[in-house]
Amino acid sequence: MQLELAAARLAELGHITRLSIFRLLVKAGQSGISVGDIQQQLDIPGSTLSHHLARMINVALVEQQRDGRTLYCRLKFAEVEALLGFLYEECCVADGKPGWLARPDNTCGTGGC
Amino acid sequence: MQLELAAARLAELGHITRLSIFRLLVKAGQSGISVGDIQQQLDIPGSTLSHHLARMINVALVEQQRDGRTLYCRLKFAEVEALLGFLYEECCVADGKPGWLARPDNTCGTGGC
DNA sequence: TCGTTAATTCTAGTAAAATCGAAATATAAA
DNA sequence: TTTATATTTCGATTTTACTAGAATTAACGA
Repeated sequence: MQLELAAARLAELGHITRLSIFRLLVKAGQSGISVGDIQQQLDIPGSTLSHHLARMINVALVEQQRDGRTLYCRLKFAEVEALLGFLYEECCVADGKPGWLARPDNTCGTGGC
Repeated sequence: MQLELAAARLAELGHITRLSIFRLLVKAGQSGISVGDIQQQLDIPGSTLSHHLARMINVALVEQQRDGRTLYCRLKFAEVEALLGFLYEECCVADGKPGWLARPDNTCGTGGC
């Protein structure tokens, strides 16, 4: 992933409301969660929520799918993983040995990077 | 980590200049890199660089240590790891089986979460 | 002490983001 | 076709962030 895209995505996650949305979407998994459900759980005005969702969609972290009157939001998990992967780049020294930034489960250097 | 802190840290990483600084700091490891070296590599005005470093220090992603006239910057790796760990929270379903957000090396569900 | 290097703080102008009420759109149900 | 529900778009206001020149602080060497 290029730097600009990674920065744009991190900036979107770097807001309390949007990070809360992110967590709800992680929990919801592939089936997603409706805009209304998110609104109810976060207790914010619809227009504000729409604004934040639009931003997350704009950087391809989220996608929506309509079912009747209800819009379901789903996290684009592959894109999230690509973003997290970007942060671990350069974490290992040149010869493949673990560097200073360990992956969550300490498998850095075992072939993962 | 609490939501507010995670959001604040992600917001700081969500800027091209600061994400570039982050990458230099990951590469530099524990020994760190001087402000001057960062400035030279990014080719930006000193006051702008200072501003961005101050923000990263403010959310405890970076620390500085003076050696004579030179200030060395080091990433607070443990804090970075805590932040990344936060993003994986809720990624696994209740019984410990892998969820929809896989850790970079696909070890989700093997005890890591 | 004086000059030099390294980096920060101050200040101000510009740009971007956040918020949310009101109006508009889309879909379904009565 | 009218009404209700779900969600977005518009518009206006307020807040926050970015940028960089100029002045300042810190440390060293002559």
